[in-house]
Amino acid sequence: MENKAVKLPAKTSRIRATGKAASARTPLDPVRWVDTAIDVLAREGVAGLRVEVLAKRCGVTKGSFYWHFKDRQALLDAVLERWREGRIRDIEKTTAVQAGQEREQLHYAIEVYGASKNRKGMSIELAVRDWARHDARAAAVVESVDLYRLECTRRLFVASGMSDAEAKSRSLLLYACVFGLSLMHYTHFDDNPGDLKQRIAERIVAG
Amino acid sequence: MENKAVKLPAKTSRIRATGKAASARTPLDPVRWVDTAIDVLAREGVAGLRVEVLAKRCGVTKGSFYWHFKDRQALLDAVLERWREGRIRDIEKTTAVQAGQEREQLHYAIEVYGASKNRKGMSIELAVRDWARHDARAAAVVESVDLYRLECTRRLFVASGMSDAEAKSRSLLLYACVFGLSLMHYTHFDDNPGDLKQRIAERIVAG
DNA sequence: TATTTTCCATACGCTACCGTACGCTTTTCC
DNA sequence: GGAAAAGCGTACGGTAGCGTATGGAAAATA
Repeated sequence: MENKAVKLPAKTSRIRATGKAASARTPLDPVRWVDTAIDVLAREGVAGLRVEVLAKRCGVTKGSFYWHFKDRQALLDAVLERWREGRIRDIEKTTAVQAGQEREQLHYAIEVYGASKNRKGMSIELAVRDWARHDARAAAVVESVDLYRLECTRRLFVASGMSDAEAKSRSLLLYACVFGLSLMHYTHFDDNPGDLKQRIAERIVAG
Repeated sequence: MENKAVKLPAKTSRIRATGKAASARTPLDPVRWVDTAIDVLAREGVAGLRVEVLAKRCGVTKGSFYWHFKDRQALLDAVLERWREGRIRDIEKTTAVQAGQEREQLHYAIEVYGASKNRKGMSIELAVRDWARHDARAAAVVESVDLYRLECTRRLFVASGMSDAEAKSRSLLLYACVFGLSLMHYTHFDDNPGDLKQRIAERIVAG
């Protein structure tokens, strides 16, 4: 009872990053750390990815972090790798289509990104891309993802009847526009942004 | 009496020494600090805008900085304001055109941003936009610049014969694409990026 | 049960920043 | 020429963050 700083023993139950109350003894694994890291990345960018901050967010201290990871860079690498895998899986799912539905699928791909439901995904996207401007590893990952995406949509444009050169151009236009739109602040430019987006999508996809 | 917010030089003697290192006794003014800051901003983003770093880059210590600026935020505000003014002037110059040359001017506007000669300008642009994702002041500046730009190119599209709704859509498409392209890494997607860009510009501008 | 391994807390040293206090040297102005 | 102001250097206290060292409890294993 000689507590001058009132340090409770760390036996109290911990709340894990998943939001669910874990049992009193659920060890953390690297997967959870990366989950939390990506969450922080979406809101604050790479600059917010501090190990002590993440530790607090996981309900532990950095002693735990350095048990699972060699250093901060190891976490960053894991975040990048996880992002890459997720994007590849996502684009494969988004561009899988049976013959004759290519244009509809392209419209869907555009909508998916622009949708406000996918705000977090776009936040991560932009955070990673800004990261890539100052970090070679991130840049390499972004490039590989971009190439894969561009190739997938290129196939859709070709399948919808365009020349290869035109398909490549449209593919690049599509992604440039999707990311560019999320970079801009045009809320007060028009009172019907839905119509604008519709026209833009049409311009990108239409033959 | 301690108004250090912005001190205009009482006398304009030898202020054109921006490129060269200062001679024996050339006092620094806020303008040169902002110059240096924007330079660093282009290469490292807002995160690199540290007062001690800037001081070293100016060849002085931070004692000098805190003479010219109240704090770091004051410098950031000055950087934002300078950027806004520059962009407004720039877009006014870029979209000034005599009747009949609107489409050519739009093509020119697209080229100007995409050109590799303007790498620094685009670096600043992206840095400010990423800054705006986490800072309300930067976001407000970006929004005002965006609205101004969108309005200027909208007029060009209207003057070239489009409906108002279509002009707005094209205007948004133009800038989204310009910024989006600079976010992407497509060097290995095609061996003739010039052709791709040409097709994209045509798609944006053509009737 | 005894021992090892897993997982985490705590404490420490170090660096990079921010902002302030204060003093020194030029310049400016009377 | 002397006083005041401008312009800058130096030193200091404070915070945040990285990585290390070490100990200790719980779980796994023998």
